[in-house]
Amino acid sequence: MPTIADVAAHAGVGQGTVSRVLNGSPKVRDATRARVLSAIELLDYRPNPLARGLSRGRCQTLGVVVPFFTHASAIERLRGVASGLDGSRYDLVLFNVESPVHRDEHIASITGRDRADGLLVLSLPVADRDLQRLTAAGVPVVLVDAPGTGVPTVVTDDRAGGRVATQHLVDLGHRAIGYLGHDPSNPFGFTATDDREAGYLEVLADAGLPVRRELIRYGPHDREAGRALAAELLAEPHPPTAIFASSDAQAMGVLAATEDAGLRVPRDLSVIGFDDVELSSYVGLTTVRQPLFESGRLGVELLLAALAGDPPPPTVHALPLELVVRSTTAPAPRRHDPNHISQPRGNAR
Amino acid sequence: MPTIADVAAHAGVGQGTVSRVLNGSPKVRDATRARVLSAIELLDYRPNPLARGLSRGRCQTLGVVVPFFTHASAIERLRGVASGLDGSRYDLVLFNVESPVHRDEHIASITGRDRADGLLVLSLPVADRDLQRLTAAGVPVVLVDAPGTGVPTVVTDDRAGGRVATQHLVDLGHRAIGYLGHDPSNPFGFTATDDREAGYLEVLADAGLPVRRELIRYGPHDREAGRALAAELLAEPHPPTAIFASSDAQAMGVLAATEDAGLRVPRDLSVIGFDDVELSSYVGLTTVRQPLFESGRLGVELLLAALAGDPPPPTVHALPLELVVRSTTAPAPRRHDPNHISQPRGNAR
DNA sequence: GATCGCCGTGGAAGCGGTTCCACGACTGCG
DNA sequence: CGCAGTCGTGGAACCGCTTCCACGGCGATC
Repeated sequence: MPTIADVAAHAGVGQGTVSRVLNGSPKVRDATRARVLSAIELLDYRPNPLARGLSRGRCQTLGVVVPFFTHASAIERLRGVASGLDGSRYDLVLFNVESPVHRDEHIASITGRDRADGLLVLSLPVADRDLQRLTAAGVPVVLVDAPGTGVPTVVTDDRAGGRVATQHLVDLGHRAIGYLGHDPSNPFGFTATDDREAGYLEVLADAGLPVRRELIRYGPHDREAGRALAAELLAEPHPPTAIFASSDAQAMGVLAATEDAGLRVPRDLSVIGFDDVELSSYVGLTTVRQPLFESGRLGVELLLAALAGDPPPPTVHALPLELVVRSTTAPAPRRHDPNHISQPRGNAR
Repeated sequence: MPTIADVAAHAGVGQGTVSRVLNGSPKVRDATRARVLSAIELLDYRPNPLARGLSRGRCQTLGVVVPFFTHASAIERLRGVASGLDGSRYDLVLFNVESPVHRDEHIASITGRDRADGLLVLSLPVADRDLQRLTAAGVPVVLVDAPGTGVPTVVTDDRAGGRVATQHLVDLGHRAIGYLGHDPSNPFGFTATDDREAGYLEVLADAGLPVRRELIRYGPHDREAGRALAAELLAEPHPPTAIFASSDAQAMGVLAATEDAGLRVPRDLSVIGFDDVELSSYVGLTTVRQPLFESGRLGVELLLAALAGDPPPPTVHALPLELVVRSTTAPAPRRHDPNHISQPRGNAR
């Protein structure tokens, strides 16, 4: 591997000059610059990023902390991140989080510009102490889909989203509406779906509907959990006529459970999800769309701006939500007897 | 940020000793080691990875080159990669490839251990010249789902897979079988689906069926392309009764096109895909499963073995394929008149 | 009891860049 | 025509770590 000294020798200049050429300094005579460039060409020289990083005190790398492949939604966000990074000079290093320990380890491992020049955290809350430490160390942080103070944040109004979803069901005449979310005390500290639940509760209250605690269930955001929880709801003595699942992944499970129980969607049960992942359009799921791709992209843009010495204020950027009505929601079945719906469920367990 | 010199001063030792403690050298007296460790603790010292990398000539990072989010299958492989990397000391840097230029740029940018200690390339062929250059520079390379000489490779027998899929359709009595793949001259140089096509052609020949060129179409591996190509096939004067799509993504498009044409799957058209991405199980797509997750994981394991100084021979690891029959394939419709099937297609364009 | 290792350690020389400082040559001004 | 200022440049210090080399002290050996 040729070094800067080799280039300097070949070009007959000092290594300081080669470095200036490399970094586009204007204080190099054109003739000199040409000699250096041709020596670089001749030797097929490339600067060593490690040495450069050590010397400049930064590493041209962006860290992305992401609960990796547990949620399809994370992938969509990552796509946005990758697209926002395209054309920039930064490398992307991925910190995969599959447990709370992971999250803390990764965040603790960043102590300065030697590991990552900036940090983008997806869907995971970061302790204020860590945020302050990183900021003090000159590492800008941007949070996407998670709360945090003092740093730019990209969020959606999950409470409003919860309202929109629930209101849609209420408007269709449903009065027994189940809710599926994750446990508010989950160890990761996800908070988004808590807000969705709050929106759900508000709409129930506004509509004068009772809150039936037995219709609210918690579990992880995956299909199997959704399936199991929905099966429980459907086995209730007075089952819901509609279910709001706070993620599309859980909603997919609701669909499966409905089929298991010999019921038809949307005839016997309306289902609405949250996220609008790619799959949802294939399946025809009614859902609340949140701009996942755009959130990742905006997050990166904010981070790049901070790195470009144009520090964005710690604004909370709220991205819009949109109700996407497809084919899993329909008007509530008419009935005189509140137990009516339980009749066709012959093969439900 | 404290440096190794600070630690040395606090512990009253030389920095060489601190370094030895850091790297677990046995030639440090226990008492000394304890003093150093407590100084490290006290100062909350962490070694600077850049400096360490520069000094040792490697950077504790693995590069993964991946046609990022164009294929859902790439994601599945990446999950395997992430899981295989879990617990290792290596960081994962992602090189996103959305164009052939990208691919070449990224591969060219790796010139030694200063950028990545090893390289994992997914689904993209790498020129022998680059492979040799990287090997010479001490950067081990592992290829997954792509051909290459002189390096460990993880593949599936795509030709056999093409045979299995086609044979399944033949066994069901289909005699007019369409094929969807990508253009063999695609600029990325993907080759996997060419082999699937070869398998398709072999089975046709074995079964004594004619190769009808008009039933073979090429396009990118996404849903929209599959939809458009399938629409063309269905508009043929003698349309196929079954279609083998060489990726699940295209198969999804075939399903959509069938619906567009007012036809029913599998009654009017049997559809089989390839990959078995997560989505396929939801949709009930019959397909040929290839172990995507496992391929990524095995690739990383081979790379880590190479890095651990245990260089694996340049073996080709072939992973098994499996026919997964779901609900999009059925026996071919009986008919005396070969144009029979075209009758119900009133609203096809 | 002197010599020979060996062990544990300190110090310095890299690793390959960036950046600051000093310096010579040239320009422009009085 | 002399002097200050600018421009372009070379060289050295430095970034923070690893590793090699040299050296002092100790126990084993004869």
